[in-house]
Amino acid sequence: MTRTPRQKRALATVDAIVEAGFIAVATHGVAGTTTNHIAEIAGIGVGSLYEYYANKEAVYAAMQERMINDAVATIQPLLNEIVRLDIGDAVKMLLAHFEIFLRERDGRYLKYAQDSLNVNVKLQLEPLTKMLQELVMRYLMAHPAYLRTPDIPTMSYIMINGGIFIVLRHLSDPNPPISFCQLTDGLADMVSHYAHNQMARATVTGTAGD
Amino acid sequence: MTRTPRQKRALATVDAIVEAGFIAVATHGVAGTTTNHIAEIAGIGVGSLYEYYANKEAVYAAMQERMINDAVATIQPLLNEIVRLDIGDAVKMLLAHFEIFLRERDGRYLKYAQDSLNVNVKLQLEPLTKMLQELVMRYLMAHPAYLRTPDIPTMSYIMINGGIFIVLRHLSDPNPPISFCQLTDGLADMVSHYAHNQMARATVTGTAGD
Amino acid sequence: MTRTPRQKRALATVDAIVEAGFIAVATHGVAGTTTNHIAEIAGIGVGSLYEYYANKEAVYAAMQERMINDAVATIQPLLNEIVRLDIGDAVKMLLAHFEIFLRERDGRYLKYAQDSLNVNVKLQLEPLTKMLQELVMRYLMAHPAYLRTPDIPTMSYIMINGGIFIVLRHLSDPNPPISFCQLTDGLADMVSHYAHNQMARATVTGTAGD
Amino acid sequence: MTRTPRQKRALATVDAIVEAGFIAVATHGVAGTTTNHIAEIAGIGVGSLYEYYANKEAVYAAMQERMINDAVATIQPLLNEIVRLDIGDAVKMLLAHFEIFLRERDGRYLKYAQDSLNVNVKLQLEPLTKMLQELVMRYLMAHPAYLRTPDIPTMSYIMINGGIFIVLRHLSDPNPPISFCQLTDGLADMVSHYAHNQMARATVTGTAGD
DNA sequence: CATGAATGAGTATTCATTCAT
DNA sequence: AATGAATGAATACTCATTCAT
Repeated sequence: MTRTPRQKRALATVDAIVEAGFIAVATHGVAGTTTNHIAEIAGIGVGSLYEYYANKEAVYAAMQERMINDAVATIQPLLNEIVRLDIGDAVKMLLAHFEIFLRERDGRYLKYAQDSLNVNVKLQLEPLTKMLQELVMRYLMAHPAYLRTPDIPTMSYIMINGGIFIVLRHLSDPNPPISFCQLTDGLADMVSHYAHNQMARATVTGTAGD
Repeated sequence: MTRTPRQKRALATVDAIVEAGFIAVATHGVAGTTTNHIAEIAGIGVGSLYEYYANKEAVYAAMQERMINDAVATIQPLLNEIVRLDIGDAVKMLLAHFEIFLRERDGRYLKYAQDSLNVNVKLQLEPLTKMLQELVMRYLMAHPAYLRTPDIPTMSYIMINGGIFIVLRHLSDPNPPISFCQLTDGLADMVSHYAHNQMARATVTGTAGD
Repeated sequence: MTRTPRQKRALATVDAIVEAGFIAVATHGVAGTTTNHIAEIAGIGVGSLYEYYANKEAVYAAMQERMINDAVATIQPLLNEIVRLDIGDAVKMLLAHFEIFLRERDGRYLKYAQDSLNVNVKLQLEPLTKMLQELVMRYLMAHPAYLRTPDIPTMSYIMINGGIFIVLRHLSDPNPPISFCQLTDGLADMVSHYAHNQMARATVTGTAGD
Repeated sequence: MTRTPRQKRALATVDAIVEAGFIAVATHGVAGTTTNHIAEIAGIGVGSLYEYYANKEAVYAAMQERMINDAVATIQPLLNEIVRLDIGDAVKMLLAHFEIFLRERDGRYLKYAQDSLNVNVKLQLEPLTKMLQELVMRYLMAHPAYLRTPDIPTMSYIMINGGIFIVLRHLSDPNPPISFCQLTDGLADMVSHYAHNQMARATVTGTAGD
């Protein structure tokens, strides 16, 4: 009956379950993870797991939420700084911290993200996406010149999604043909050149047109 | 003992199993697909399935191989034409055919790709990757100006992987914020501007610097 | 250790648990009732339930006892009146009050009786049976003519058990082929005719034979 | 996927499961019986049970059907004879064979009937009830004098249901206050006297009225 | 070669009962 | 006394795999 935890002990348990979920998934994969695994790792009985989560799905949902929120919490404090950077450096900084986030605590999130961020994702990336859109907005405010870039929503979509998946793909490749540094530099390059190019063209066009 | 099929009938059965696999996955999803489903759709007994494949994994592996090979077979004939195109149009043509490929035969491959192309995929993308690298090579031969682009391997990696995952992600989003056309145009734009920009810079730098 | 409650509060709790048991069973059925349900309805913690009852069985036993005692308490006051009635009316009155008893307080007892009065019941019908036997005795004292009926114990057994089960069966039939009134009239008829017939025969036989 | 059995082996298994069901229930009671118990007794794996029955409920349903059909098959051949008997003897014969039926093969059906013939029976007594109604009809044809009995449906209901439950109750009482013989004689007596009495009265009334 | 009935280890989930607070 | 969080044995059901026919 999915109890709403009120005591500290209970809250600690709820937390331990989610943590155990990440460890279990990192160990056995999403498909190989059982509620008993999770409970054992959390150091509780299976029954206790069901005191706080209606079913396995609910545990995964909580893990998702935790991961996304944690990602947001990791990136959010950087926004002010990123906004001030040159666009290439902004991309690099973002990706670098995304990598750190995925690798921290023994890659606790990495495996879960790889297994559960299927392309047919039900994953509520919303908070993360929202924050990244906010970043784009703020960046545009700070660098109004880029506002002339055509079809900003599309470019945001490509950059955000492409960025997330390429980084995940790279991190899961045991023997990647390029280094992570090359990857981020490449992405940063591509983005900054595109932006500058567009801006330049927009200026020219704008001048010519007026 | 997984027999190596030599007779036509056996070959037909092997084929039917893989086909049935795609249909089963499209119908029930990867998690919901059982060997009995596959055998039934293939019109054979479960026992027969195990005559040709050691286990379920082997069937999925065969499906993967089939899908990749089919993708290669779909794209390969286009290479001569693509090579001759402007870089933006080349990207658009490639992505357009990739979409067609994923949607053909009632999206036969789409569901499987979405469910199994996890980021931590063991997926043997090799043949596809190889072909796409060949494409890049040939394209560079046909358009030597682009050879000046710095770090071509990285850009290939980004474009190939980013392209595949972004398209899959877009196709699996029931309510995408941008159209597929916007997506391909955006990617093509980004790539072509980057290339031209780099080329221009390389030319300038080369001329000026030396 | 199932404590013997001596304090008012404890007595009230013991009572609340039994009451809650009936409500829980009426709501979820015997199979669907859990000790947590009962405790929650009783407004206490599960732990407290176990302070007063050794286990779930004990709660059900207490419910049984309560129900039987309540049935006795309901019928007992009527005995004086019933004893004075014609035998047919006596049966009707008894059955009518039995129905009322089962339906009262939203059929509080009905569901429990239907679910737990299996035929292989360990149910302590004793007090009820005893009272009904007392009724038969007193009725016979008040109407000595019936004393000539042969095998009174058997007829009591049939009437008492048959009456209880037929009424329960009828009340649990959502679409009974006959009305409750028809049922009681029929039973009353059968009993009274049998009794009169026997009495008459006994008289004749007695007179003629002696 | 609840296979429809076509092979003899399969049919034998289907049968063994139902048989095992009765044994398991006789041993552990309905509540204490598990699908693993049944499978073990049937000498098969649990999985096989689920090849033929969608779930535990389905097994119980099959047992019910089997028991009812068997009861009908036991009584049916006696109808011709019963119809010719005096009403008291008819009742006695019916009850005697009902007892035999419940006791046969080590009381194979008895425990199941006691546990599952809850008063809130979902039990499909239909075929049995139908047959007994047929018996009543045929009996009335053979003994038209009884046709004058008022409210025949009610009396049938009382006799049929009362008979079934009283016999079950008696058989489940480890220490019954009266013998089975006394019970049947008592019931037969009651029924026959009622019938004769009614008939007599009906005749008188009929005569008087005309 | 083909079959499909049989298998049983494995999984999610429940719930009576306990015990630290 | 009272509590309710924790427990874990127990249960229904699934499905990849085998093997007798």
